[in-house]
Amino acid sequence: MDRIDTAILKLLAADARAPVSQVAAAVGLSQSACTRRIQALEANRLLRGYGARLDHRRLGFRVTALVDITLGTQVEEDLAQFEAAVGKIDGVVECALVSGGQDYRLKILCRDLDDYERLHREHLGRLPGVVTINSSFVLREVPTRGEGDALFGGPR
Amino acid sequence: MDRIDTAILKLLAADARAPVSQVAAAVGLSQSACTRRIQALEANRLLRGYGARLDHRRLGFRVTALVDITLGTQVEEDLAQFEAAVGKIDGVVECALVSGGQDYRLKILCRDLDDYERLHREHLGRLPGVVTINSSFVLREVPTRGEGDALFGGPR
DNA sequence: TTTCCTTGGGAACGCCGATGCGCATGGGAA
DNA sequence: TTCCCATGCGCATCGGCGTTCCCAAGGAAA
Repeated sequence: MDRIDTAILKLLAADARAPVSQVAAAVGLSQSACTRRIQALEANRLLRGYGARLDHRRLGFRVTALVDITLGTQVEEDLAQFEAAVGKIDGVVECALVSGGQDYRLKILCRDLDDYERLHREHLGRLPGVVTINSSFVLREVPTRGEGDALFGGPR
Repeated sequence: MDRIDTAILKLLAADARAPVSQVAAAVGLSQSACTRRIQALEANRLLRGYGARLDHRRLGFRVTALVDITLGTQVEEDLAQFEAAVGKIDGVVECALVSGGQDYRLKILCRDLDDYERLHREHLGRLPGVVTINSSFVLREVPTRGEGDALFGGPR
């Protein structure tokens, strides 16, 4: 991991389908050297894959819910059971156990509020060990620096 | 947007660098037809781009902070000012205005707690209009269904 | 029925990415 | 200092992939 690797990751984070030749030119390497770097990054699992950026709203998913869930237990087995159940719910795109009270924070994508109500009733409410569920809805997404900038610094 | 388009988006969401020929075969189309579909999806902005999935931990960013910030104002101009300032902070990868009190929820990536303390002191604390800052730290990320499954349903 | 428009399939062309080889550089040991 | 090995790059090649033509088929409207 040197400056060149970080530059490659930054470029790929911004546009994963950019031609290797273009990335190579941007970082001052030949195509072959750049290809080998990328292969090494993938092998080392620093690069875990590539994904498409979808426009949820245009696809008809206009509701993003941020949900805080507290559990009535702290036993690891109960947490694992909860997590296994959460992992199977369609619409849950993120879930993390966080500090400050034993609770989870989820991000959920839904078509509309009715859809969320259904998901809340059929799935969230039936999760094992849940004590409280607190839902917030995203009113506006604020554009931020990309992941690449966050990790490796923005324009200097 | 029909069943084939959703299938294409789902596949690309899972692996954006999958060969078009492979995607085409999976959805039962020829390469050329599949390419045109993808181009149309990009033109319609349903597909906004492609990004690399980076492993933050392996890259040395072991702290993910989820930060709730409440503002002392609801005037749109103040919100805009706050948002503009937030958008320039390295490390902030997500920021959303949410319902339930006039507050923002951010996701921030840092190398360690010292790094977060610095960011908190130098940037978060100086954001305009801030009344309270509440930080939680991710202890464990729970594997969830991918974005594609969330939007288009998981395995039936 | 005729025409137009949409959408898919086939084939060719050009480009891109992967691999092997040779070479340069740098660090370690004798 | 000298030799050696490891690391990493560049060049060239080859196979494969993606893009883009063109044409055909099906459906809707006039």
